[in-house]
Amino acid sequence: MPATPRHTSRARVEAKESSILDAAERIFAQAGFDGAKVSDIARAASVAEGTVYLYYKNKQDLLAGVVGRFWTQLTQGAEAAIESDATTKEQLEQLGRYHLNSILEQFEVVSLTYRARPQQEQDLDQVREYVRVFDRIMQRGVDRSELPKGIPIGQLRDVFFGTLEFSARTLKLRERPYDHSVVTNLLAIMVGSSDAASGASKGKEPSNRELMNTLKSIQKQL
Amino acid sequence: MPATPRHTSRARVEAKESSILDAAERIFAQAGFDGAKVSDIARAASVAEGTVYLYYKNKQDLLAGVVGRFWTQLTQGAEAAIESDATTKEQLEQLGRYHLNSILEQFEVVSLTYRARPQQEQDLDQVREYVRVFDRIMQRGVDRSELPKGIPIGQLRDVFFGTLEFSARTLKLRERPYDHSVVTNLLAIMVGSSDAASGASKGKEPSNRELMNTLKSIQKQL
DNA sequence: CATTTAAACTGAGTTAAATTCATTATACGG
DNA sequence: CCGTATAATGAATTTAACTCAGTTTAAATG
Repeated sequence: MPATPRHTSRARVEAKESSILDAAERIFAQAGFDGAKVSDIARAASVAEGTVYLYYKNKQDLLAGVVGRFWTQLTQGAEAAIESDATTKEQLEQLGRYHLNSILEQFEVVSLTYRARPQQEQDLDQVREYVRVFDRIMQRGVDRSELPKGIPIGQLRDVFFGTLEFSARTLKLRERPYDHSVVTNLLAIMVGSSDAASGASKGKEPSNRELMNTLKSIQKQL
Repeated sequence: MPATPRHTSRARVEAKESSILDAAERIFAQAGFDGAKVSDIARAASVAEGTVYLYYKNKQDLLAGVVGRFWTQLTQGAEAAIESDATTKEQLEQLGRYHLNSILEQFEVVSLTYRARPQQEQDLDQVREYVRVFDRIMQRGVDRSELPKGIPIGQLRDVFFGTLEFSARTLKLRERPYDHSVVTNLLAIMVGSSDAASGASKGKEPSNRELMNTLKSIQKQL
């Protein structure tokens, strides 16, 4: 990176950096990380090959730039997609819809995330930042007593994002478009029976399993 | 691969192939795909560099070999881990425990899967084979009426494996060991309220959400 | 403006590692 | 044992990431 640009305006430098990122994203998405040549990216960005290395230490670092920007933008989009006065479940549905839609639309960039991560010990902070959107919704839900006190937010986060990511892969594999039932069903099991997940408390009260069986029998009678 | 070994015994050839795979798995797991040099792998397998290319078209293909073998072995292990006379929920718990344990123990190899997949259009069949273990358990559950007829097995498969994989990452990140509550909680929301996931049927009957709310109020009264 | 000077850029050259292939070794059928 | 097909070798080739000495650009100065 141009360490401390004193003479040139920061705007100019950032414009160039972003144009390199644009080109890199395009080429990476198209050809994959290994298939993309730095020389191609340079040409697509209308700079010399060496210039790329002024902005990014190496090809991996360039990928990290592309992927980091993507997740930062995703965070912004997610925050915009959530109505601040909605119920917790509504907010989760909004986030779920937004998330599934986004990763389907930009599937290649999401896949690139896995090429960027195992790099140098440190994960992508931008991804961690992104998942906090979920945490905030859940925490608010607890604060507003829409969710039980001991609900394991961390585990449910893995349910939420894990399910949506695997569902996205399945949809892509079968060449299907966005399917809202994925989100609906996910929320049904996650929040509809949120207590089910707080399995920490065992023994004392009737288990959730038992209650579920009760519920099942009620359902069957209908 | 040695096209059609007519003179040499197949056993000898397969022994060498497997010794190359062993070496490759070791080096890949240690250094990652990019960090691993084919020359290192060849040395670790006590063969010349060129020999590797008699068995595998290129480095990617070698990785596919390593990863493919891993998932094949995982399938065998999973089938062994499941008691054929257990209930569906018990079987799912057995598979969940086995799966989470395995991917935690061999986390590096699992990660390598993502480097192998987006290769040449075709996914790893061995992975697809593996997930069928889940499908069979679920289908049997439906056949035995332990699960409702219209239960969306495909979607629940993504819930199951997506959640477990993301949970494994979280545990690794925090340097935590296997945590059975992950499996317990997952099953609680998946099977404990399995009907919840069959969201296909909407409108006609009282929604699962409503039933869950009923359940919640019952719980609160306790 | 002309001049200075430091940042920004360039692309030919260097380097490292994957892949190839001419050559050599091995093992088996006759 | 010999001839031959298969297997193995590793030096040579190729490719693409990365470097760096030299060039261009543009801001500050007088």
